[in-house]
Amino acid sequence: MALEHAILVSLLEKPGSGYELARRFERSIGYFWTATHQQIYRVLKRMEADGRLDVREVPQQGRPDKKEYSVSAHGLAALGEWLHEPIQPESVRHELAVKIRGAAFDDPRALIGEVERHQRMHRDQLDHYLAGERRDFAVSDTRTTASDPLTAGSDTRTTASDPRTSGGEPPDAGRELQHVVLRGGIAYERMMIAWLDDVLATLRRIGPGR
Amino acid sequence: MALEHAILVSLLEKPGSGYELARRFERSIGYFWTATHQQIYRVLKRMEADGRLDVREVPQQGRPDKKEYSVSAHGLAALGEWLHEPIQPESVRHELAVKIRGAAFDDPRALIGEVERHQRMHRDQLDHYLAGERRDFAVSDTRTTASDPLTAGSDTRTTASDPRTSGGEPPDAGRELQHVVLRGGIAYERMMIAWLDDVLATLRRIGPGR
DNA sequence: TACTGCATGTAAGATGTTACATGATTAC
DNA sequence: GTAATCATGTAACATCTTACATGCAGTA
Repeated sequence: MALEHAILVSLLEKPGSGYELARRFERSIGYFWTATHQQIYRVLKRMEADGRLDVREVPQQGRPDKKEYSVSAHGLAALGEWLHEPIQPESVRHELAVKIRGAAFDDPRALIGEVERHQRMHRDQLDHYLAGERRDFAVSDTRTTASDPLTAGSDTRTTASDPRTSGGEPPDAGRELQHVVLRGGIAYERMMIAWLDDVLATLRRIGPGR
Repeated sequence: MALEHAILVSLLEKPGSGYELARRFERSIGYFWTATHQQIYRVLKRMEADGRLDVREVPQQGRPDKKEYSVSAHGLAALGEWLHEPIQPESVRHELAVKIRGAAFDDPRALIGEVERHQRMHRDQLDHYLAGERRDFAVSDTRTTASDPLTAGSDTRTTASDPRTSGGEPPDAGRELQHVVLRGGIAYERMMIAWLDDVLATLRRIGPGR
């Protein structure tokens, strides 16, 4: 169960209420782990009962009171343990790939519109990631991040100076790690856009099917 | 519920028993949709009850009898309908990304071994895909398939002549589609290997954490 | 004799999805 | 007044995971 751990990471980055967490799972951490508010509330309750989280009732004016959750010492220890466990391979769910193979038994051309729609969504997501990268990590705009994923990791990037970092210290580890995860998202979207070009070319090349 | 549809596609490609399907879900179709034998048996039973599948009891000598499932006319129609529905965005589950962000609250260097292990798994998977591509699609071996994912889809590939195709007909749509899905797998593995290089460089660059 | 492969299942529990429910405030 | 945002939840259902269960045949 990694939802627990995703919540721990998010609350360590910044404490917050269930509602706030649900919003973060629509962006940021949600790019790599999805959860609905129902799941989040259920798990928060269990984690509090297990002593992994501390709660603080925050009265608010003009809006309902909220319960602000933060990670307890026990929760931090649990995260540390989890980090040292090997990850078992994730279950793959690539519905579009299944559909593409299924299209052989229908009209393959009927899929073209759907594939184009997906490509647009991936382009939008890529733009969103790139905007976030410019905003939060101040990289120069054109192709700073791995134009070719095969050469990603070369250290020609311009990292913003971290406001939380003082003096000659190395830049904050948390920011660096958030950035490398974001670069993964960017590489993924670029790969998908290119592959969907390939898919479209293939769908257009082959006939109208059986 | 796309497990049903993955099963329909697999049984259309070739009829088989629950056991055989479970084996296919460990390779081939399983690269894009995972399922255990328990799930498969449960869904096969439901699909048979719904009239989407036909069953044939096949007596065997030396091993238990099996139920060979094949797709009924109704099942084929159901697949066709599904193909015309838009896909809603899949829920993302990228545990390694969560761990990488979590590493900021522990010793980031402790993750290096795990990331290296993942990179080895992705390299193995890539080799496996490439071997399958050479075997089933007879592409020449070095970098035929999208050395740079951004240029994937260029039609410089050498496709094997399909034994099922006769005369001047275009190559079989099913094979073409299986190939483009495989190319997607290859592009994905290459992207991951490159990104994990980036992750490793980042983990090594930043300090031993808090 | 023990292990692996073939072949099919049940059962319990965890997790995920969808719908419903409440109630206050602020913006249009 | 209507909708959106903030904030928290329950209930029912679907699905997935893990463990357990059976039994025969072939191989080491």
